[in-house]
Amino acid sequence: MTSVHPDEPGLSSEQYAAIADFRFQLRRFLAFSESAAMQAGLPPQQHQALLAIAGHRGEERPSVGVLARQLLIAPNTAAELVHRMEQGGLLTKTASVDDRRRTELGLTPKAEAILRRLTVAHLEELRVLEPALVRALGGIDRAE
Amino acid sequence: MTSVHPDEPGLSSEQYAAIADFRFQLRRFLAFSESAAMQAGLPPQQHQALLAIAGHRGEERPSVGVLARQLLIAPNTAAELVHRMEQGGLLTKTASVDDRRRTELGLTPKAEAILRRLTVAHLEELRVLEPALVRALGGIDRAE
DNA sequence: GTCTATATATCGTAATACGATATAATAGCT
DNA sequence: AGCTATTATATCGTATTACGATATATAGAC
Repeated sequence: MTSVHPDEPGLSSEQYAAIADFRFQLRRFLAFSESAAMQAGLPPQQHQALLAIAGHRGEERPSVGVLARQLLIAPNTAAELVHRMEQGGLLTKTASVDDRRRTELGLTPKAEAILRRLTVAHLEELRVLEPALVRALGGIDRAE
Repeated sequence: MTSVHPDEPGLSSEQYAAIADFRFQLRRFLAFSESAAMQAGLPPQQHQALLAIAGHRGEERPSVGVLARQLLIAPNTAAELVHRMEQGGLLTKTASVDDRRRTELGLTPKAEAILRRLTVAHLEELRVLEPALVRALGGIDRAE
């Protein structure tokens, strides 16, 4: 009887290398992004928050909870992040009219300017890194 | 005279949304990976270290410095990581014969078993997430 | 109106990456 | 060979931030 979870799925060292390559390309992009954010004066997570808010689709402005779900962080962590960003003059917090528990978030002009510059830089860098990323991703399938 | 760094490169909200989407897909994959590693009893970075070592191409076994370059972390951080992993029974450290400054790294059987299971899970998950990832990446170009 | 669920906030804690620094080994130069 | 600069790894103190536990306010169900 063959186990459903065999001990030796038979992974080749080529497969490990392909996946490691993919993660390396991912890290390259993320390292670029973090470095760009820091140079712009933002902790990387604050940059992601700005992007998530600016990129939010829908009529209403995103709330703290929406941001948490977008960033895949706990709600309390999002509340702390938002607080730091408000102190830094990046976000405005306004209590929602229809549900006063919710806090609606908006970018300040300062934040918009920073995000715009960062996004331009990211689009340029993605033009460079995207091919390697896609190639590495495909390499995983090819190694199977 | 047109500035080389215009204040308004004219980024549409659709572009922000496309890039935010891409980052969200990236986070989904990374969150899966971190969660899988933790369930296997490993801090995520230790999983990445195992993968980098197992996926290392070349005759010689990777050193602490090679690992640092692969993980894009500072050499001293890699030394600390390696130390923790050795304590955890995941890595063997052996001084290189030709250059006794270098420490060559190898996986213990325990580490190999954990990495094998994690890699199988990742290959499965990538089959699910890859299409969304590639689509999101392409969406950035399409939004330009 | 009471009870439960949801949204946000606060506080203490833990994990880890880094800078600064130290030590050991090698390489290069003369 | 001897001296100096460079490279590889290690140690220690610090800072950042995400989380769990918990608290408060508001909303919704009945």
